[in-house]
Amino acid sequence: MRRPDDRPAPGARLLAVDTDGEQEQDLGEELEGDASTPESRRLHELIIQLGRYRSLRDPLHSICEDHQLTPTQVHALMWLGNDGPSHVGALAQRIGITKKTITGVVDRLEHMKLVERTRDAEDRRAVIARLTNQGAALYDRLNRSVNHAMGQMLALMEPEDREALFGLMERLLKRLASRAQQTV
Amino acid sequence: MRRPDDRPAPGARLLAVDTDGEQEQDLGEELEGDASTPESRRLHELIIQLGRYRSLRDPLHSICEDHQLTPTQVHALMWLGNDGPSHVGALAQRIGITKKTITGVVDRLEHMKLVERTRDAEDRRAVIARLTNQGAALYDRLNRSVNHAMGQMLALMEPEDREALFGLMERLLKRLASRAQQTV
DNA sequence: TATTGTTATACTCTATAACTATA
DNA sequence: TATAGTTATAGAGTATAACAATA
Repeated sequence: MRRPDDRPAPGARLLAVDTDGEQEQDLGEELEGDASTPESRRLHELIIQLGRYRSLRDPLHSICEDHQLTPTQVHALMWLGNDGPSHVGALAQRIGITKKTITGVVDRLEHMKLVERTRDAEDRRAVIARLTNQGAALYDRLNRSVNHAMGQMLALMEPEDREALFGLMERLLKRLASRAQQTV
Repeated sequence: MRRPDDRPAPGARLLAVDTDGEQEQDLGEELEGDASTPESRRLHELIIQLGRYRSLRDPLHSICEDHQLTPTQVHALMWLGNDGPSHVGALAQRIGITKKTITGVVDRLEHMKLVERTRDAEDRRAVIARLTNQGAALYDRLNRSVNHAMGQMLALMEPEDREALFGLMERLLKRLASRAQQTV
């Protein structure tokens, strides 16, 4: 069953991966475990409890307010800063919206002089979005705000727990990367 | 400086807490650490890398699609299911939106027959939102979907890492709870 | 024929300001 | 006077469908 247009596949794409290009693969099949286990319910419960603290639920919220930007705009600027100039379609995938939606988002960022569009010389259909100087300066400020927020979260943990968290995330990343490669 | 209406305080409220009532406190002051440290940058970088995997960035996305709901609607239903009948203002705080916004959200959920409004007999100004039978049934299905998503994430970790994650989150919760009490 | 992006349309989310009803 | 919620308005995000240009 072909999925229409660029609509993301529903349901089983929980483990989909955004590769560096525009492709994505569904990796979920071989990993489908039990629907609900004591551990999954425990994690769910912990997330609910932590979600009662606003800052942990949405650390981006105050950053958006401080800089007078929407969450989507911050996402777009952060990914453009991280990845460098990108096809707008790739950018849409990064931030998890459709190609129809990214057009308006980039329109507004362009209007704010934070982003500019150019045609891709190698594929004349494609449009490349890049940060302007002003956009890059804002990206630096956003980055500092995010680092500050990260520091505040880490300040709530014991040093050993911080190390444990880093190790855990790194092993998770390694696992994800190797699984992605297996199927590519 | 009094802040106008119910607008959340900007900036320093990163560590604000939603207590069980409607109050919130700013706990940030005494915790303000260095703006950017090697550890905060490391955490930021890890989050960026993990964010390249769509499922980890937004595990709610496919659940919203499957059930034909918006993220805000799912949040509202989940908190109503978790907390039970709530003042709509309290619900707004839970999901991090203003009182003006919650009205429209509850309007639409009410129109879908998932939520119903009643007046609070003890405070005739207040409006209580509660799940209908249909809403409660949907809440159960959403809960199962979330548990399933949690299980898929946990399946990517070693059993020891899962335990480490639980312990880490529990200590973080305890830390947050005691800090909240200190200043209440 | 398939892909990249845009346009047009409609609905939802969101905040601000002004308002009503109750405390 | 303060608080809980609604209404009105406007801007942004989002998806769907139809379309244009390029491959």
